[in-house]
Amino acid sequence: MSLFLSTHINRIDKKGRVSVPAGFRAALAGQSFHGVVLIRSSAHPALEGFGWDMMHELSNRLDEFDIFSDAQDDLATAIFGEAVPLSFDGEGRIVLPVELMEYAGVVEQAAFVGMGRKFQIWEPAALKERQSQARSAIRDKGLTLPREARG
Amino acid sequence: MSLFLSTHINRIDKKGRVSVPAGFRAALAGQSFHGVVLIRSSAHPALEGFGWDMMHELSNRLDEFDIFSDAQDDLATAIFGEAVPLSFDGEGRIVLPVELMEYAGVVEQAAFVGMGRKFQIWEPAALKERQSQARSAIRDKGLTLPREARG
DNA sequence: TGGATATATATGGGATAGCATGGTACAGGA
DNA sequence: TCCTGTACCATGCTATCCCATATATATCCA
Repeated sequence: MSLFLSTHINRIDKKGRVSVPAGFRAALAGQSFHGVVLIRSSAHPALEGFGWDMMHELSNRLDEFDIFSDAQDDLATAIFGEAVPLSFDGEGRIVLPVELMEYAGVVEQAAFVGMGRKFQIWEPAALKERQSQARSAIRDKGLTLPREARG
Repeated sequence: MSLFLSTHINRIDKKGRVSVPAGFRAALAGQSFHGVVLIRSSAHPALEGFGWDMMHELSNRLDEFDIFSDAQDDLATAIFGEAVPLSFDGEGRIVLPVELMEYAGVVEQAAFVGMGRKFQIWEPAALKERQSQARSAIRDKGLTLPREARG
């Protein structure tokens, strides 16, 4: 499989380590970098996560901009400057940096939410609230999925 | 891995030495020149940094301009004329020349900001401001990374 | 079908190596 | 000879590796 699916809640030990769900690790198998990349979510008190190949893709897109241009600079600062690569240990765990833990408000448990090509990490209680919020947004606005994304 | 990612703040000792983050050094591994190239940022009180091979790419991009044109001349002067190659010592440190330290306003700490294929060096407090500025620029201008890479 | 065994996942703790940092010795140039 | 810059050596801390254990799931055999 190569998509991040479903939600897993794992414990954070006193070293800040947390197991990445086995299914997520399977989705990342075969990548050059054995780990994940995390970045603060701009919209939520949560962390966005994906594999190294995604960073490569973002880098390629960034190369389309003129080097030293304002747009290139803004995007690179906000995206690459804030992205944190975290490699797996032998047991498939990562160590969450304290700044990221504080940003997401996680303390002793982290909820991994599969979102297809990416995933998010939430404080479990905050996630519950977010989920009901998302459900009602879909209902109220009548949101649906478009036919297919190009590319 | 071969991309500069995330932000590291390192101390500058009284000799002007500062450790290049281990992850950045890893991104530079395998290059012929064992060190980095720094130039003054034209847009910010900061320094632009990259590996030696990037100089070749800059050279190629510069070839897009008419040689002997004013633009080519200006850019070549600013980029190649001002570029400072700094080699690593045995511990992966570089010595920042005082002119560059003054230009970036760094004194006892330097923030290394990963930006994909290049990085920047900032005075930590100035960087914080720059980061929030970049975030709001992205929000206000609706900047995104284009989905499809144009050849 | 049910129980027992094997495999994989999640979790915990201790040992070790790498990194960031500081200092000293040496060499080359003024 | 002095001074500046470079190479080498030393150290504390932190992160990474490695081993151990519990729980859950899957498999196998009676």
